[in-house]
Amino acid sequence: MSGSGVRPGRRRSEESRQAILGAAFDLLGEVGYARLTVEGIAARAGTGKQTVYRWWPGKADVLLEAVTAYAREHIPLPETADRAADLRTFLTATFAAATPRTSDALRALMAEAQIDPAFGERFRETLLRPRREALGAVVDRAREAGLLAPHLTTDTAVDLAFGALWYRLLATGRPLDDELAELLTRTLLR
Amino acid sequence: MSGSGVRPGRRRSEESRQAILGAAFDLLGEVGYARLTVEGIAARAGTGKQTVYRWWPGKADVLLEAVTAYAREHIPLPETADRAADLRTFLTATFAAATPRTSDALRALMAEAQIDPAFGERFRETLLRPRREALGAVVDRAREAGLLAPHLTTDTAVDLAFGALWYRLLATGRPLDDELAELLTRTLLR
Amino acid sequence: MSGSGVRPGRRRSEESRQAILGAAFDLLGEVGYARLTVEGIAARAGTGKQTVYRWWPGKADVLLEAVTAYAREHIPLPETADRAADLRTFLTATFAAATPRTSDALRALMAEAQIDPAFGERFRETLLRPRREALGAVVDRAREAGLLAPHLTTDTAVDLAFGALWYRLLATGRPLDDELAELLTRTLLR
Amino acid sequence: MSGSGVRPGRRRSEESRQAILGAAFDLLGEVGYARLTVEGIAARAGTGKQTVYRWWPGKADVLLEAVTAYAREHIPLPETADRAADLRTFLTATFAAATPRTSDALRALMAEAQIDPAFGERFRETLLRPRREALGAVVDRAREAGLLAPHLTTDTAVDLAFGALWYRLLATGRPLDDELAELLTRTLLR
DNA sequence: CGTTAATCGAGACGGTACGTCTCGTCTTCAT
DNA sequence: ATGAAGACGAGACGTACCGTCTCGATTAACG
Repeated sequence: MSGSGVRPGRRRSEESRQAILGAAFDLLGEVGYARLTVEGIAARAGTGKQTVYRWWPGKADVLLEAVTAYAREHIPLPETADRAADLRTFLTATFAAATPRTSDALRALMAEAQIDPAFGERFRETLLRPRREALGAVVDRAREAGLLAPHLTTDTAVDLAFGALWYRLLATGRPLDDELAELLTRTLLR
Repeated sequence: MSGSGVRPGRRRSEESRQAILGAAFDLLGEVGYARLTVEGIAARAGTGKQTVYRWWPGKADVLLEAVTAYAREHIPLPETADRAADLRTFLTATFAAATPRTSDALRALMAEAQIDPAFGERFRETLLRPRREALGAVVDRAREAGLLAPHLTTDTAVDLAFGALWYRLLATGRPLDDELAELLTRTLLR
Repeated sequence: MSGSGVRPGRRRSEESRQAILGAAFDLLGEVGYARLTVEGIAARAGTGKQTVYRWWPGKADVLLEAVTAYAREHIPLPETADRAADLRTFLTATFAAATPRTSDALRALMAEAQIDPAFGERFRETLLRPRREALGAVVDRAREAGLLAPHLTTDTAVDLAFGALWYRLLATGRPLDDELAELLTRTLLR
Repeated sequence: MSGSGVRPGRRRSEESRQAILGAAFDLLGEVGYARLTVEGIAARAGTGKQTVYRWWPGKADVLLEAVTAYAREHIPLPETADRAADLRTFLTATFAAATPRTSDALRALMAEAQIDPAFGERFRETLLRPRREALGAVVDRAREAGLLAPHLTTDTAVDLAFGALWYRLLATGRPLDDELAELLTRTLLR
């Protein structure tokens, strides 16, 4: 009821929040994740370190927030009559979101997730799981139309698609292009 | 050519080398990669820090040496008449090598490769590329027998297989079991 | 002269003032001056930090106000016919005021006066000078009666008495007892 | 026996030690004790912070070492046939050691001793007690010659002398000159 | 009786220094 | 020359307080 969520005290500064997210993303591009520091982020953002630590556990979570916001905005969930095309469209949009800058961030986040298990949990819940569920929905609609390769479960199909995505991102540097999207579509649906 | 390669002074201690590789591997399991330090490794191995730095650039390279030795020993390259079975066998053996302990090491190495580009280069050359070539050889033999799915290149087939492997290792924790090996075999060959 | 000092708006809360003085004094005893913080005082007093900073420059001035009030109340200025006894009485009363708790506060204030010159000025004006003047008056009355040791000026006599007081307080911890009062009286008057 | 105290490893850098002592003393004069920081000392000395913390608990102990070395060198213990003159000489030399720069350090040390009880203990043992013992020896020799005022114990005489010294240093700023030395001599000996 | 102004508790803000940790290097004595 | 030991310069960590700045809520004098 009235005033239940109203707390006393100064409000969180949206300006600082944006400045920190932007500074983290910019610095990642400039110096790389290894030399990205909370001190550097705060200095670039023109805030105190405590303002970073008050709202995020560390530099990885700042990047995570920046990236998830980007993903939410730029990757639509297609839903047309052509369910095969939907899958191709989804993968193409996903790959297109992996610009050089966001790729750097994604690689850093996946790395940090391996190193800090607690962050790993947040990373999976905040970024990986929503993406899996989105692709899973597209795959399920394909299955309902009888288009999915018969020996594949939804989860395994998703593993194959995101596996290829992340493996190229992390290990080989081969491009995430329309050719890969087309190939995955054919492999999963056939 | 006098004394070709023979230098004066104390020889490198094989004992220390083994102690350092073992200490790194043990400590990784005990405290995790984030709290694994060169100082800790040296202390556990009963050596000085300098002895680690003299032979390896850092903690990641110590682990890399430990893991590559393991991989070389435990994953044979099958070559029988049944080329479909060869692929399944290779994948099964590869997955079997990912024990909990080696999985921890692999995840740490892939993480470090993202964070330190120079190490990333060594990691790809030392561990990833030989594995890709091994699998590529098996896939090529399958293609020669007309078994490979027609829209797949060798590289892409390898991407799909190792993509699924690494994605489960890094992101979902789903098992690297015979079911996955079977499923990949069917997906790639059909 | 319209309204001279009368202003609109909420009045200063006497309740908060007392709570802050009390909290500062209590916390000094509990955690010591080093870990006495304005935040802690405000929290203990149940006020906001700003309410402290609105009325005092810092934690030292809060303690100073608490101590000066105490000194004003508890150390009378004796004025009898026996001017030697007056000196002894003044010193005894002064020493008696140095309870363990007020001693802690006095030591902290003298320390802060060394570290923060601006506070030092306030400390000398507010607490030290009035005390010097009170003792100086007693000494002067003794001099008029021809009781003061001939080579002593009033200021120097005061230096000797308060010097002994503060030195024991700050440096040795030896007691401020009647024996010291008696001895100082004899030394100064002879 | 042999080599019992010989340890392996790099020796402590005497150069760094001197640089740190000097930097602390210089910075105290330049910015005052409140704005003297361990970080600043290390930066000025051209060392890492850890090199300060490895050998001293904090900035106060660095100053303490600088000051005690100074006192040991500059205040001789006079021992002539004229025991009254010896006392006057000792006090004069003591006062002369209180240059503006060392006075700043002494006031800071006495302040810190009030604020940090553990440092207070070290301060008393390292600086105050040796000084008390030195003056006590001079006073004792005067007493043996029947020169000491009869109602004074050695300890109390020392309290009076050092009390006047510290009180002027900390509270009034009145000079530590030959006049005070003469006056104290007369007061104590009579 | 509403307007205006000052204070209140609360708490976020930009800063700064803390004391710790680890890095990779350098120096020492012993092998 | 290499080994273990350990001090060194460097610099980021995450925390604690500083003193300032909003907030919405009270509380008084004034119009």
